[in-house]
Amino acid sequence: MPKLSAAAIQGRKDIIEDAARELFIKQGFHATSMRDICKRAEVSLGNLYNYYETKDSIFESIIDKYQTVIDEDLRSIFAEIDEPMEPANLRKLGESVGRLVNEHSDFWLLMYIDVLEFQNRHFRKMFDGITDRFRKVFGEKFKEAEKRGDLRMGVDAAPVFTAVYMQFFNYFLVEKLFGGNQHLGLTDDQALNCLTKVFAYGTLSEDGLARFKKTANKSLSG
Amino acid sequence: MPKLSAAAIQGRKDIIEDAARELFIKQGFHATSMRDICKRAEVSLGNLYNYYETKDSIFESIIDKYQTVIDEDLRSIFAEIDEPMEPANLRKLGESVGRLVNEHSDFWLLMYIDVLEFQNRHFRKMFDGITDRFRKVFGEKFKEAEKRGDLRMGVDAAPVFTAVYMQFFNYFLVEKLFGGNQHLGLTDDQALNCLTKVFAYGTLSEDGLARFKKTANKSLSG
DNA sequence: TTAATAAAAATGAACGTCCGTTTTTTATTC
DNA sequence: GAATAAAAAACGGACGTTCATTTTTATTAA
Repeated sequence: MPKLSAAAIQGRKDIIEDAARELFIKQGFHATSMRDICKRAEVSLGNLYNYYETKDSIFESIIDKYQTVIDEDLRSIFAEIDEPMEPANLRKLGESVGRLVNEHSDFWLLMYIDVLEFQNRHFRKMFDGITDRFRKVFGEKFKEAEKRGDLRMGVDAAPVFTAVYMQFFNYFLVEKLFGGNQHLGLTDDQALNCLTKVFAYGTLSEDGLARFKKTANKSLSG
Repeated sequence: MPKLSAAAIQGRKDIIEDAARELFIKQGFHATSMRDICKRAEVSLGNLYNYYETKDSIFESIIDKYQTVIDEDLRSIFAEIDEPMEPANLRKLGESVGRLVNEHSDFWLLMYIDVLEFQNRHFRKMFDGITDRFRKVFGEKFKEAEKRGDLRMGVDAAPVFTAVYMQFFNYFLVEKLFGGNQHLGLTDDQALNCLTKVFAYGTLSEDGLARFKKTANKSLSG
């Protein structure tokens, strides 16, 4: 048998990792055996070790691959936000986060696995210095908004924006993974409106609210 | 040997559950063996089965016991809040939640174990209908605040209060378990101030802000 | 007060199964 | 037949649980 092409090898790994991911998510890392994985991937047990040194390394490979997908998603979410403190954009952020959580809930379960079974070794960087990162992306916009007087006195936009982002994330994670069915007593749409409104009124000055009035009227009704 | 007193039996179970809890939290449920537990509890392997039918039931017993502790803590946290929408009280809520998370971070790890390894079977009720529960506790106060005109027009206090509560929780959980060291770029104190301020300004009307001004000045500075 | 008793508690070896991994064997392609 | 992939078999060890046995001790009888 000649050596498989790199693409072919990656294809085999994809199949294995898809199977493993589904199992890890359904029943956890330690509750999933190599035999479970090989059965679902329709590969022999021994053959798994032609592609991975250990069971741990399958896990690591999965989250490495997933991380790049999530990073790219987040990048494009932030890329389409031109004015970060505008209520309409905050709401759009919320919608995007909701989509991200729902489409990739697997990923966040893997994060919990990592917290529990690997002392959060692989996800450490997820939240560390997140506000600084937002400051890097939107710092100029934050400064402009402050200079224009859009922000209430004493408000630093960066931590507030981070808080909004975290709140959206937490909202959808609780909905998706923790069994809180409409835990705010609202539909997702209404919850997004409610949260956006609170953060907008909590952050923006009279001037800021007026400036964004047109879009605000659209996005904050309800 | 005549039957041990109920207290004596509970004492033995406490020892076993303490050992099991520490291990579950450190390495997860499936990664912890009955032998690990019996060793740490200094009890023989077989004897575990005089107190628990299965390994699963040890887990269940632990979270049942813990749940009552947490419930009591939460009850007393809410009991000392007389005016839920007052900024000073929101901040106090935040401090209390911070204490709860830090003192009982074990409990929240058990929740993640439950999400991963038991499909959240035991913690389902944690967030389900939480807003309604707050409405039961503070409903009268919410109505009064609305009647007084303390709330911005169209603001329903219950979901906002829930959102504040969730945000505080999430903030401290990220800090404690997910390696976000000062992820808002602020100290805990500053973060509490920032979040409280945003939610206060985001929710209260001019009248409401004025009414709470005295306390607000104290709690919202910084 | 003490010794005998009986029931409960504690023990640890053993069971069958499954674990992650390694080694060996077989199949496939050039 | 050399090289590579895939499959199968085998390995030692650990798993949750069971169970025959031993140890413990509150009660009872002396």
